[in-house]
Amino acid sequence: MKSEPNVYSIADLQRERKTIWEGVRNYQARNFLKAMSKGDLAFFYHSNSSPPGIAGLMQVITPNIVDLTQFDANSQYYDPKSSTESPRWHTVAVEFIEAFPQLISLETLKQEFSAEELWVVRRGNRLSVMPVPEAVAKKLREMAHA
DNA sequence: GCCAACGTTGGC
DNA sequence: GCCAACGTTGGC
Repeated sequence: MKSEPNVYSIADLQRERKTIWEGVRNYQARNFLKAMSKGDLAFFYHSNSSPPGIAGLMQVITPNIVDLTQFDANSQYYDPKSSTESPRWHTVAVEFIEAFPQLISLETLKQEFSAEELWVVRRGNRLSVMPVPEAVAKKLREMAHA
């Protein structure tokens, strides 16, 4: 799951312990959010930063939450085409697990994984939420503590 | 700041 | 339904 650290970083999550992952406004990303279950692990990716990369680990504590910012006309995430009767955007609540001692940079990710294994290394990739195969996730957790 | 990638919008 | 224009993402 991607976030720009100047907007919301792993340090912010560490301080707050948990957060509702608001503001995803892309249908494919939303569908991946909808597919999440309580207890699922998720990597926290810092995008638009230098260097970009995986900054830590978190866990889904509440699946399938309606993203209330879609109804808030003052929010940058407001969606006038959505309605409370039929909300368009759902998300999850996540809890902090750890900030990696050292960020796993995008450069390293590109060296270690193919575009098929880890979508974030795909050129032109703009999805903000994407699945990570279990074997890749396992290796990433090992790399984080190597 | 540039620009490739790509999703969305809206005219037709 | 097509597709050009436009806006956003995000690496570099």
